[in-house]
Amino acid sequence: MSRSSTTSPARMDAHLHRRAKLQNGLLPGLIGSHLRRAETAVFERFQRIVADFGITPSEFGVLLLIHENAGLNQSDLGKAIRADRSTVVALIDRFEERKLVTRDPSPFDRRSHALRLTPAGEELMSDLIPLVKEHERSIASKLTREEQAQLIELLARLAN
Amino acid sequence: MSRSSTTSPARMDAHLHRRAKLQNGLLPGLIGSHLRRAETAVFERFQRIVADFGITPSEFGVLLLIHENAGLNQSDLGKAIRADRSTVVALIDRFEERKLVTRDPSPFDRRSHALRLTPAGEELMSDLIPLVKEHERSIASKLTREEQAQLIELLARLAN
DNA sequence: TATTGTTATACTCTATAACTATA
DNA sequence: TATAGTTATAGAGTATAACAATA
Repeated sequence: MSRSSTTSPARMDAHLHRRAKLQNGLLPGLIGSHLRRAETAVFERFQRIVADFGITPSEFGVLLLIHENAGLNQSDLGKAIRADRSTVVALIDRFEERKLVTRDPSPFDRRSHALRLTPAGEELMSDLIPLVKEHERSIASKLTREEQAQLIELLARLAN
Repeated sequence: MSRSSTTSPARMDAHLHRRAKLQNGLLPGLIGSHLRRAETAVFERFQRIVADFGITPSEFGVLLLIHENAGLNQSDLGKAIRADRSTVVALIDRFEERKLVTRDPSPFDRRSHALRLTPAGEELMSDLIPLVKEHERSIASKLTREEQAQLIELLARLAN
């Protein structure tokens, strides 16, 4: 069992007595780690915006999907967000309680529900969408046009 | 209530009968969305690697933290991963059951437990760390040296 | 007084399996 | 037979509040 040279063979325990900054090991050197930090920073700002309206970022995503695809059914919504049908039931139950979404009978398939935003749901989205766009402008303003294009190209390459 | 031009005032319902691709609205245009896709792709590969060893990416992160900071206590671990003390109790309980981590008495504070990897835990990490490094090399190989530096610089700027 | 770890409890998110009503 | 939605149930993962031991 040969020891890797990065782990300092016989170093003393951390926290000998008081508050030493923790070592993070190999993580900070990884590209994935920089990706994660940037994504977290952007995500947290996004989160703060939607939290003011009482919803989470993933709830925003679902509402946007319903807003853009009025009448879709629960199964297709589940596929879009990669969630099980039973998960969607609970999710829509909560939105229904909050009067943001309705389940209408589908005109095409009597097994299905056509999902739609209520007027309150649409109003929520018409408040949120401009804020999200403003948020994006503020993110993008940290980079020149050229840098934005460069970043997106590099990210696309990582995503394959 | 003026309508934005992107939402097509009186469009027919989606899914009139069969399977239309869903509209994703404004999300695909956002920088955050490109960030997310790249991060997801990198994360999913990482996840597949550690899943072969029966752990999740966040569990890997915790084990790495203990590996790098042998003897740290539960509260400091909690601060590092931004989790409540009671959450750490449950987390370490699970690691203890799996014989990956031990709670030793702290030599400095009789309220505290000094966390350490067991030999099995260390062995797990010495299998995983080279795989993670190899994973990083394979990610990085999609970009030239110059592009890697550029990407990291831009990501750092987004993270502030 | 404040902090460390623990317990009891609860809420969210997620999934599986079995069911019904349709297709 | 297969699919859409539901229910019952269960397992992570998370948090809050109250507590004992210790600082």
